[in-house]
Amino acid sequence: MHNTNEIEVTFPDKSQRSYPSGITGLEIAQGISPGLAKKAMFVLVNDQQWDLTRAIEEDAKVEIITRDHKLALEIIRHDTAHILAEAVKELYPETQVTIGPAIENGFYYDFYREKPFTPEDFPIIEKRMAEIVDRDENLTRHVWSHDKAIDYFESIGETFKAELIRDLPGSEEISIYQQGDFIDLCRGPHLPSTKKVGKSFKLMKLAGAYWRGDSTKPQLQRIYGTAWRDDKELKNHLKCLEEAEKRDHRKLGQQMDLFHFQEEAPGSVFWHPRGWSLYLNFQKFIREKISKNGYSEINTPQLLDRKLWEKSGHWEKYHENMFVTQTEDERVFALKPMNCPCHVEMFKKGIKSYRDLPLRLAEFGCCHRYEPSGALHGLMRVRAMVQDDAHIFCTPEQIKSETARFCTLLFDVYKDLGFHDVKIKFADRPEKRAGSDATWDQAEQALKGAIDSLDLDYDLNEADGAFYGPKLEFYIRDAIGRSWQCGTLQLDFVLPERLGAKYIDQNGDQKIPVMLHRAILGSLERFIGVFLEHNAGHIPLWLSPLQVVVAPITKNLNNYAQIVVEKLRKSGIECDHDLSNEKINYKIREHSNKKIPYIFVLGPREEKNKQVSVRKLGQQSSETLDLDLAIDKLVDEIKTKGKI
RNA sequence: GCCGCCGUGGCUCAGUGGUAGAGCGCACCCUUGGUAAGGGUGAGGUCGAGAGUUCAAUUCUCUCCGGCGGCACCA
Repeated sequence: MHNTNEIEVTFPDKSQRSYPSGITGLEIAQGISPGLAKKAMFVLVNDQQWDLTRAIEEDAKVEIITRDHKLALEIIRHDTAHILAEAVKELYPETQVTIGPAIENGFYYDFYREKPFTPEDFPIIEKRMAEIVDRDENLTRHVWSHDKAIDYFESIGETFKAELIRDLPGSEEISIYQQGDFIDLCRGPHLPSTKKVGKSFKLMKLAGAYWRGDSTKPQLQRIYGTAWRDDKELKNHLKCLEEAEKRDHRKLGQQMDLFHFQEEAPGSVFWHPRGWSLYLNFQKFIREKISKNGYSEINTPQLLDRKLWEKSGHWEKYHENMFVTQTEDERVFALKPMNCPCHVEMFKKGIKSYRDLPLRLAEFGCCHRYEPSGALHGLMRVRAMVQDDAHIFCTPEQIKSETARFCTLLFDVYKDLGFHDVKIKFADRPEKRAGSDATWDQAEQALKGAIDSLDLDYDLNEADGAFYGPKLEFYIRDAIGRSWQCGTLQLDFVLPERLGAKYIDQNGDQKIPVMLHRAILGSLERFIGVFLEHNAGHIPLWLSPLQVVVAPITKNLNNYAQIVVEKLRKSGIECDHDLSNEKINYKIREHSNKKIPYIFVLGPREEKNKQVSVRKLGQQSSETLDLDLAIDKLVDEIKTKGKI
């Protein structure tokens, strides 16, 4: 065994070595190899992140983390945030620092300063940051008492930092990092010196942010940056951003001539012919799915008397988000923000028996919500939208089977649409809620039981349910890794009661039905936005508003083009011809930019042999096929939704 | 809603304290051309709205509207 001045270190490969107590991670690395010491960034000591220079005094599991490790990026970003703060303090000493964490792809730092930063400040700040890196300042860790830390930050006028420390448990020791003259509260760890951080960073954008994310608290200025191991990674990331920008559905919407917005209708879409056709294709697709699944489609009014909204609780809970109108007779109406009250009214029409349940009412109802102006964002967040909405009225016993049924439908729909990565979150009872604990127990169990019986994984989204019931949230992952909540299933015990919905059970007693609010796509507007970005505008043939453009090479082929178009249309294919006075190169470019799935090029050879030259979007080469065969292939692709 | 930035022909953008320019698109003409921009000519803008400063405002200031990036919000 070893004496008290020695400690036993266990490495990831399970090998063990003795070291004098108080040895640092850096020294251990040096002992292994100088190369390792050079690449080392920090150490994991018993799975905790430690500075390389921190003394290890007891037996421990030790792993040296090098620049290649995925955890290293986080440290680089965190350190870069500190370097940003140091640079800002040097350049603008009146600024107060607050917090600056590493985030996905980079970091940010929130500052408090009267004068706003502008993007013109970026080069100046970046230059100073580079200087700080060159200075090779050591980052040293100090441990201060709670009071000392508060006194220090108060004394230098850093009131936000002082407030942070004040909120930390008083018994806890406060770790402080110093680099040059800059001293900051930080949990760490950090790299040993600023030089090790490197200069593969870039300040990206400026934004407002509230102190502690609270809109009643002071507004801070947030500087976002990105930071990487080396310039190659940085460049790569900037390129990815460009790619994502190209996918922006607002840009695609314009390029593809799908929709536009204008000042007079903020947050409401003007759908162009092709965009609307796409929209209707989605609607048709969902309509077919739900009609096969036992839903009845209905339609209910847009504008309803204030009294209904008072009864439903929306007037109280949702008033700020509602568009309200008044007619000359002074009656107050509101545009519906949701369909549910109307669906309950529909349910109430006539006496319902338990035999009528479950009753599934679906509606593509246009809902208006007065969303905060700052929240509007293309199709993703609008003020007028249509959901693939439905409400299922059922008995408590039917919750489980209805949930299972819905999940099956939802996965089926997502699969058809090319979303294969779906995550589920289960949001349980929130603090503020209606209904008894017994009811909640029942509801949560029913939902949980249903997911479990379907053998689905889900995460808990604690206390995030609706006030009337627990909900399932369905997140789809898109082609560039982003996650979107689209589908939802919510249990509601409140609204049917408030609006007086009843059914007669087996014993002839009046009962209040349970209501399931559910949507798969969520809002069609938003889903189309997500879908466009997911596919980078390459809409699958079966959903594409315009499926084929027939492009003859010369005027002499116009007649044949006409024949081809007619044949395509007879087979149910959406197509158009391009008889414009342009060369074929131009036509190809034009329709490729518009993301038309197929271009049929016609020349004298094709005409002679009753063929077409098929060019598929995204492919450089083309294939000459007999016209009938080409049509069969497309029809087949449409029928199978592109899945052979 | 909050912070910062932006708002010029259909689109992308340049520009100026003395009422504007390019490319693409559009119209017409020439060209009839095999897989991502052939050539020429022409039309088209009260420079987001209102107020102020000024002899003079698209340009400077303010207010409003809209957009962008975040924050907050997302029942």
